[in-house]
Parts: sequence; C-alpha cells; structure tokens
Amino acid sequence: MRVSAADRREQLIAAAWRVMTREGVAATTTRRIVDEAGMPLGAFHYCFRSKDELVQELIRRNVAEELAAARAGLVPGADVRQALQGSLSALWAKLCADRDRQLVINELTALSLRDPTMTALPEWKYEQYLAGVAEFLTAIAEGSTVTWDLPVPVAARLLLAVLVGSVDIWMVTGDRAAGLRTLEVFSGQLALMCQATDESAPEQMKVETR
Amino acid sequence: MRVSAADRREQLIAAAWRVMTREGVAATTTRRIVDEAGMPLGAFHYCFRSKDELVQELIRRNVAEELAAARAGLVPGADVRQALQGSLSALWAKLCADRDRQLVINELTALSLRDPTMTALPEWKYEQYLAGVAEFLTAIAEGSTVTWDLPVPVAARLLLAVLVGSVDIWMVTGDRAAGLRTLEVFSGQLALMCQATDESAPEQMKVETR
DNA sequence: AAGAGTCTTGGTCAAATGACCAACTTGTGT
DNA sequence: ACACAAGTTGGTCATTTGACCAAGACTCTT
Repeated sequence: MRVSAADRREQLIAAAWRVMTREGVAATTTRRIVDEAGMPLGAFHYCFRSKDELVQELIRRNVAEELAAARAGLVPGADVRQALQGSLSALWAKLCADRDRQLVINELTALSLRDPTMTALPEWKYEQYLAGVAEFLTAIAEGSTVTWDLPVPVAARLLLAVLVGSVDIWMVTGDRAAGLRTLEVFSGQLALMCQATDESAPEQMKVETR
Repeated sequence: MRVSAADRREQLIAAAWRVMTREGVAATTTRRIVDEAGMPLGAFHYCFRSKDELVQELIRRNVAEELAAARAGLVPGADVRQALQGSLSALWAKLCADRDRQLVINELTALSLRDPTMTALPEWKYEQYLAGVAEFLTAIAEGSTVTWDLPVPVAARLLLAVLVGSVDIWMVTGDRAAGLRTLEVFSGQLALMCQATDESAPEQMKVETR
C-alpha cells in the first residue's frame, strides 16, 4: 500500500509522541519511532530531513494544543471568585489527567532551552500564555463590572506562576488534591484584589487595602 | 602523583557539574567528565561502578545544597510583609544568579522522574521545601504576634508554587524584574491573610473575610 | 506501453558511548 | 628488601544511534 510522504509525517509524529509519553524523550530514537509506527527504518529519512525536524514539528504542534486547551478552559462568569475558581479547577483537572504528557512537556522544554535555534518556541508559548491569562482577567473584570487593583499583566504573571508551579510540584509529589486546594485558595485571594467599578463617577471609591 | 579514590570521586563530581552547567546533562558523557577533570578515561570506572552512580551522588549533593541555600535565605522579621518580601527577593536574587544551574536542576529532575529508582530524591526535596516554608511562615507569625487565616501547610504550598513557577517562567523569558515584581505582589497579598493574635482572650476577633 | 515522478526497503556506515580489563606503577608495612 | 594493597593507564569491545543510499516497485500521465 502506498502512502503519501505527508501522511507518513503525521503518522511518525503521532508515533513519536506515543513513544515519548511512554518511555521518555531520551529513549525516543528513530528506530523506536518507526517501530511504533510499523514502518521500515528507511521511511524516516524519506519523510524527515533529520530527527530534529520531526522533534521541532512535534513541539510546535504540542505547544499549539496546550494553548488551545488552556484558552478553552478559561471561561469568565458573573462572579469574579466563581469565574476564577471554576476555570482554574477545570484547567487543573485537564492538566492532571495526563501526567506523562506533563513529563514530556518538561523534557521538551529543557531540550529547547539548550538549543539556541529552538528557544523561540517556549518563549512564544509563555508570551501566549501571559496574553491569554491577561485577556481572561480583563474579561472577568468587565463581566463583573469590577476593576483590578493591580496591573493586569502583573496579575496574569502571578496567576501563571501559581499554575505552572502547582503542576511542577504535582508532577513530583502526585498530590492532586493539594494542588487543587492551592488553586482554590489563590482564587479567593486574587478575587479580593478588585473593586466595584463606579461607572457614573470616574472617581474611584477609596478602599482600605491594608 | 597518587590520589585516593575518594578524592578523585570529589573531583569527578565537581567536573561533571561544570560540564552539565556548561553543555547540558545530555552532553555530559564519561569522556567529557574525565577530560574536564584532567584524568585518563580509566579513572572513571575505578572510582565509580557506573555513570549512574556518579549522577545519583551528584543529585543528592545538589539537592542538599539547594535546600541549605533556600533555608538560609528565609529569615523572619518584625513585620509580616517585610519578612516575606525581604526573604523572597533575597532568595530570588540568589536563584537568578545562575541560570545554567536552574537549567541543570530541571534536567536532572526530569531524569529522576523517569527512573523509578530515583524518584525518591525530588520527592524528598519538595517535602523538605514544604516543611521549610511552613516553618518559615510559622516563625513569621510568632515573631509578629499574628495568626494565619489559612492552614500553614496550604499557605506554604501556595508560596512554593509561586516561587517554583516564577523560576520556571524566568528561565524561559529571562525577565528577572517581572519575576521579582510577581514575588513582591504575592508577598503583599499573603501578608493580608493573617490577623493580630489576641493573647489575653483566646477568642479570636471576628473579621469579615468575604 | 513508456516514462517520469513518487514511494519503499533493507542494508550499511561512521561516530559516540558505557563498560571492562590486563599490565604496570607506586607506596607501605613488616 | 619483599610482598601486598592501592592506584594508574591506554586500549578494546559491544551496542546504540542518526544518517545515507542504491535498487527496486508502484502509479499516473501522455
């Protein structure tokens, strides 16, 4: 049966991802990949100039998937606290659903940071994350007619740090419930950092913040 | 000149660490290590049963160093906010001082999580971190005669997540100032989560927490 | 049916790597 | 001085890995 090179590329990328999640990035050799895909070894370099080319393409898609999933999980609501807590716990469930995936993401990021030609990918990823979270926070504020006490980009970075750090800790300890608790507590904390917007009078109400 | 096997072990571990920071964990082969240490190849397996033995010993020491440095940086003070902000910014400066070190730590953790015989090390590390941060928070509360509004272990996990996440983001984006800002904002936020302890009357003051 | 372009396949190569070893040297205690 | 333990060294081996290639097979157009 004949298959187009483009189709084989897809199959090889999918097979490589499976091997990576199952056995780790370091163990993902060209031979293991073609084995997993059920192809002869020669097929690999017919479809890809090099192993690096496959890996980079794989990373590119994975980052895009990650971002899409995260964005889909962040939905604003009427109440600030509800929106934060609901979105974060939904996102948490999604992240915890596949530990191997998170392990691979970590390994690939570490790899990218060592190769000067690939550092742009994780950089772009975090830029997108920060922009997405900022957008989310802005939408929440608008939906609930409140104003954030601190600059949105700063709040976004803090929220992203909590999220990334929680995943990191969970990957090692495996304590999913504790991570969820962390996010809930943080949601409550962040929800306090805004005030009702007074639309009629541009002067903001003075509120004791300490 | 004759050198004891124990001394050579030290030298090899030190050389391996230098190679790892400079060229990455993956590029740290036995030959690169002995080269860096200025020894003949044969010396390696005279001092270590295997490369794994060296790596595990290296990780063990590195984790111990990390913990010691972190504990040294966390010093309680009179004011809750001051203590948090001061300690975290000092710690931040220490962490940001050596990016390559953080890269290696990440790579080694990723490695440990794939090897069932090594997962105990990062687990122990985070346990120690959590215990250390909890101790720090308790000391702050006692020093300032305040009581935390939330369980100390929960607060500790949140603080650790913020720290770990900030390092993660900084490693990729390189924006040290933004990370510092994140920690400062979080310090202010966390400092609000406690109330003055009323020692004469065990009954705590009722405060609206929303 | 002829031919060109695309795909298929197993074999092969050079480099790198962890591990091992046998012969040799040095120091030390008796 | 002798012997025994400890340290030193360069060479060698089997395996793994990414890459390459030449010869053949299939398919579509003309």
